[in-house]
Amino acid sequence: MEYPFEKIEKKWQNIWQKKKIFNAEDDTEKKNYYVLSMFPYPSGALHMGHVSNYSIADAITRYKMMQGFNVMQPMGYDSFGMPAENFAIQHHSHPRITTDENIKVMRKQFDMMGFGFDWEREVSTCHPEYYKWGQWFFKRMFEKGLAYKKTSFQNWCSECQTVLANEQVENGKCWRCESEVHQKELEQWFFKITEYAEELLDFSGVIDWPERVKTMQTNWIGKSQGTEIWFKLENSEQLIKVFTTRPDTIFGCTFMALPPEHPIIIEFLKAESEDSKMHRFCDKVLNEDSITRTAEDTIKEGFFTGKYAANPVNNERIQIWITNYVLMDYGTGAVMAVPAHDQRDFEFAKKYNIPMKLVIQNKSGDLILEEMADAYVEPGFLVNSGKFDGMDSQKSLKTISKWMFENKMGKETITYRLRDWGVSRQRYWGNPIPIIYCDDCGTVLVPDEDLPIKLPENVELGKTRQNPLLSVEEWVNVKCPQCGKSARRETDTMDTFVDSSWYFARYVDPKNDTLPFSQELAVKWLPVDQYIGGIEHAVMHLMYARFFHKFMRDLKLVNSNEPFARLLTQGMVTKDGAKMSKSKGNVVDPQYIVDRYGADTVRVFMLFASPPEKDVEWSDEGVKGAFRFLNRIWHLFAKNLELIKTYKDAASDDNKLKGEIKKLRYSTHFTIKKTLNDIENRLQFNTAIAAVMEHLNNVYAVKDVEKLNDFEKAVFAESCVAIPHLMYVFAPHLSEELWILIGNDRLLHDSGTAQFNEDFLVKDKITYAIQIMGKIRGKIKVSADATTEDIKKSALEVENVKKSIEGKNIVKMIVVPDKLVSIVIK
RNA sequence: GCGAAAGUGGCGGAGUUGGUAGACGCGCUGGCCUUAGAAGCCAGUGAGAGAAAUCUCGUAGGGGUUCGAGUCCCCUCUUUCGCACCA
Repeated sequence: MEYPFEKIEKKWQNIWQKKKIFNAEDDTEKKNYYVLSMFPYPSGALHMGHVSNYSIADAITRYKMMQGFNVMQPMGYDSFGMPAENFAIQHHSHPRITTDENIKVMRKQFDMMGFGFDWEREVSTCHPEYYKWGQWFFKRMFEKGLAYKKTSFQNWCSECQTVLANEQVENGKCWRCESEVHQKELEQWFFKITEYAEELLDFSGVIDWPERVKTMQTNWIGKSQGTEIWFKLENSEQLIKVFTTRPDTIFGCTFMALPPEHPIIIEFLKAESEDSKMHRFCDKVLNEDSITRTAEDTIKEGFFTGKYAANPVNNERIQIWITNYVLMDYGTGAVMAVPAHDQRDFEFAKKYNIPMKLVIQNKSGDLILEEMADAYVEPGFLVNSGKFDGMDSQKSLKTISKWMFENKMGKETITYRLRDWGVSRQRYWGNPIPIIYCDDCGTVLVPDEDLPIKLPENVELGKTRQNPLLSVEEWVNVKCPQCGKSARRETDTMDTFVDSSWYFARYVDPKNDTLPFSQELAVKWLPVDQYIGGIEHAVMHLMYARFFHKFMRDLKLVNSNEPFARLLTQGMVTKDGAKMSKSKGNVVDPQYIVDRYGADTVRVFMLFASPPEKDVEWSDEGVKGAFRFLNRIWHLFAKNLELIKTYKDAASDDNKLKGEIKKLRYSTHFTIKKTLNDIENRLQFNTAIAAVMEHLNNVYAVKDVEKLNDFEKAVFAESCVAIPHLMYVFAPHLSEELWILIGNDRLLHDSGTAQFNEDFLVKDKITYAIQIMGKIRGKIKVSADATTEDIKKSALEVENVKKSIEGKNIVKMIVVPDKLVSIVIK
């Protein structure tokens, strides 16, 4: 018979809600603990990825509550963004309506799962009470010079008159109208995240983050030490600055590679006719979308401008080329090409017959330029480099940089791959940027008292593909806050990453209407103790949030350096080896599974199927297995309820216990220790659950419970009681029900963690494996107090061991305490 | 292409510091129960050889370090995630 999960789950969800046990207090004697899962985009129904994420977070939440912490686990919705806008267009509705509908459905499903969220702290980024503060932050950024406007190139579809995301560009064509996408220079708002580059490289403020996330962020920031070298344009006083990490190769520079966006190229173009070859080449490169441009397997192409610059170190003439492989955003946007010592330059020079010059010779001195099939990129000693000839190339880096600086040819500099964060979006469903453009006053901030700038509701979406805000005249036309004359609003909205960069802080004070949140509460709760979310956010979201947190610290809103102390990056839910997605048709609906087996079963399956940071492979049979396990627990209690009730508080510490009952007590205490350690120190829930399963098997192995004596019954009762006590964090409804059935009157979250007695874990015999030349040849059981000599002696007495070492000399014997004996023979 | 990670039975996975590979679950096989099935309970289950004791092989592939390697090092292959307007 199946246990009545439906009744039990509803019952406990109601009790938890009524008792408000998940509503965190701001003022309490208890220590605070903040558990946070990445908030979802409200897509309408929970999917398995959510269920997995929140099952992990909920287990941690409940565990910390048992430990006596005042735990806050809030939840909200990342509800702005392109998908909501597209969804509304498709359904001929308004994102405000569809989003609210979706949130209602999700909320119901959160409740059905029994997750312990503090709903009094709920936030939704598309609500004016929330996005007001995003505007407020934008203003503070602007005031500190951290928000600024510059032109940059964007994927542009002229048919739709709109900017396209990279994912909306398919093979260089617009996903909607299939017309060619080209790069258009547009004015965009940026946040100066590069200002914090150095600080973002420092992870000393976090307690426990996966190494790989730190590495990915470090690589993304891409700090590199190098030299800026100043080349003079021929017949001009103009300087072209290049950035290089290899100033040692400066004497080998034979040409210069620039992107078409480079200011000097734009200047060259002005002198050319519109249909000149140079114009056509630039247009072609610019029309490649940014993915193609940055991919390194793109075929390198170039166009010689016919212009030259002078190499400052020896005044040699350097050809100036326009290329498709140099990025305007990195370094100075110009590259000095040294074909003999850089593979990309080498290939390019071969293709276009550009001269090469060998300036680094290898140790044996046998490099011949004409015979080289590849660039020589290794260190060596300098040749053809004037007074630096013969110098070790690596040592020369500093020397040459210094010499160049002294002679006004360049300077040492640090460059980052990290670019400033472009936050402008030409879309409706986002947070309006609080800027007004006035003909007289220029760019003016909207005064704080006018915030929030609410999104106009009466827009027709989908009529044009342009930003719908452009056509809402009554919204766009405003009076200038400074001079009162007619002015226009900024119609760009902010990247939704802005909304998700500070939401964790809003939860501490979600209803504050004078500030984003109070400093007092932020200090109490931040940083988030445990953050849980997908690995796909390893770089962008997590880095933007770190940047925002440091910015909020500089505003004196928070007093910590990092937003998230511990980070757990959970894997995806897959089925048939692929991520669940509608297009693959391998989606399993949590609702269906909960209806059939209950929320506890789904949670247990999710947590048992793999460790949290790895992907979870969905398995219908596996779910049944989890359900079977919970049923076994239920039936154990149903059968022995009276006995457990009677004996649960009786003494079980009789030292004369023997046989299977002694083993059972060992199992109970060992399981408690192992499970708590797996949860607390390793966040490894799959092995924790496995340990409880194993223990349950041990309990089931005890037959004729009624025939046991009182002490033994107490041991048996104890072994049963441990199960709901440990399972509470994974299967809270079932555990809570059993806990109350056996006569406890405090709920489990308030009952402390299970306790174990170290005395019951002492073994009197220890098994040693015997290895000969690394192969297991036998096993011995020795008493726990045996000396190393005793162990060696008994190892050599084993028949099979004797046979293996016959006629050989024992060279060495190694005894690894509590594990094995290794014998080396010759 | 660049950056990051992963690869262990038929399947999901365990193996925490280099120390008995395969815990636990699924599946499969057999038994009990049942008129039968389902459910449940009990047992077996990496491959190969052998009557057995036991032996050989085995953690993507190849090499190395070590008394001992799934674990450490080098190379190769495959898969997954991210690459700045998806969130």
